Amino acid sequence: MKTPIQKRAIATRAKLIDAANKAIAAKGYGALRVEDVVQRAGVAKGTFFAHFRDKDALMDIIIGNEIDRFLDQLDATPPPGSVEALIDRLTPLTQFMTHERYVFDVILRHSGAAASEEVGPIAKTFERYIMVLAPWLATASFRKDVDPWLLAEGVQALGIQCMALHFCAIHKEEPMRERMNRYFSAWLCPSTCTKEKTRH
Amino acid sequence: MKTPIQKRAIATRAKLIDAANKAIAAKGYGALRVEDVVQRAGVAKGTFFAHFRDKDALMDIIIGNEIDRFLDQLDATPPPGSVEALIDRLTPLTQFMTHERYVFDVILRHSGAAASEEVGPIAKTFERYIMVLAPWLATASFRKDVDPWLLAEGVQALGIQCMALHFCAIHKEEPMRERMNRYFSAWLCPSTCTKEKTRH
DNA sequence: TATTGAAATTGACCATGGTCAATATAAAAT
DNA sequence: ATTTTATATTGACCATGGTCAATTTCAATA
Repeated sequence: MKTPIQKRAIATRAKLIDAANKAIAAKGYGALRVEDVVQRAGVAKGTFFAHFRDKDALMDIIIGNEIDRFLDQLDATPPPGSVEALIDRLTPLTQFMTHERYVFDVILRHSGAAASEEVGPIAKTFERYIMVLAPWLATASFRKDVDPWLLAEGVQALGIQCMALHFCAIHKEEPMRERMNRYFSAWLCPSTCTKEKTRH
Repeated sequence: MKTPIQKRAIATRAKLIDAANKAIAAKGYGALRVEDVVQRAGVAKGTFFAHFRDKDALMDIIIGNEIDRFLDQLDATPPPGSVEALIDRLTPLTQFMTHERYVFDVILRHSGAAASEEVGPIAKTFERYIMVLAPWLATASFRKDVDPWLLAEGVQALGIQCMALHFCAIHKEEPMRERMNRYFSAWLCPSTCTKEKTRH
């Protein structure tokens, strides 16, 4: 249901989301089963799919919510004065996004766009992320030759790459923090970074 | 079977991959069904999973193969002298990666790493991609203040972001080519890019 | 060539996401 | 109150990926 009209539908939807959150708290995101959710909520399976297009749509909502909470934190924070400080600010969100492989996959799948044409919750948080970062990056210590929006988009893209490599057997040895530092420094402060062999 | 010893096992594996390729040719990647593959190959379903951990592992192999073909092309090409030329070189691969949403998702899922600890075919092509691009980016027209390897990794990350946005309802209006140009120019030629408002 | 142990294959079976015609409930109209 | 219409819910059913004990085939060896 896109627009629940009756009160009971709203209540059912809330029950389902609540049940899902509890199931996740108990067993993690990847282990979530629709069957478990509907049982906890005390409704039939069909009801679930009357409220959410599919399981992924529920994950989109729940994870999107979670990311929004992190963005609320960031929003209430003064701009970082350095790449290091920027990484510090982003760390909680980064850790959430990588704390479970399944979560990272869901986020990636929804980051660009929802499966359909409409923009889902996670995609919206990616927009919001840009809007939070852009003003930060308009700050003195970062490069001024390109639009802060573009800078923010770059931080997003490079950050995701860092997280992806974090799951990778080949690249696991380098701590994510260092990798982010390399990437972000090169992206945000091109003039000040010195040439150094970074591997091999 | 990681290491098929008997000849028939090798033949069976080949039959399966061949059948899968035919099924894909007929209906596309996203519509591939294991049932269809084993029927075409004339084997039981269990045999499929004796040869591949899961359906995703098969897709990893087949899509990895395809990407490798594009990399072969790139390998036989002289370094691009400009961002525009770079984008031109990458276009066929970019188009393949985005020609089906499902394909892009599979690639993303395997790009960082295989689900397990071992490095899968697609992950290997991402390594190879870096090795092809790095020498290109060591060329005169691109920035020299950072390691070409890092430059290549950045092109990869930013390129993927462009593709992800290509699927996104919000960003669809801007052609991928232009977006890549913005990203790559800022990344590869920081000194020469002029500040310009790029949106809003 | 008969025996035997490992490799390969089989297919019935399971787990889980998702569908839909039928039914029940709420709210509006008479 | 009764009827009517739209909304919400139900649960049997389906589609598809994946498992595994049993069976067959291969090839090495006596």
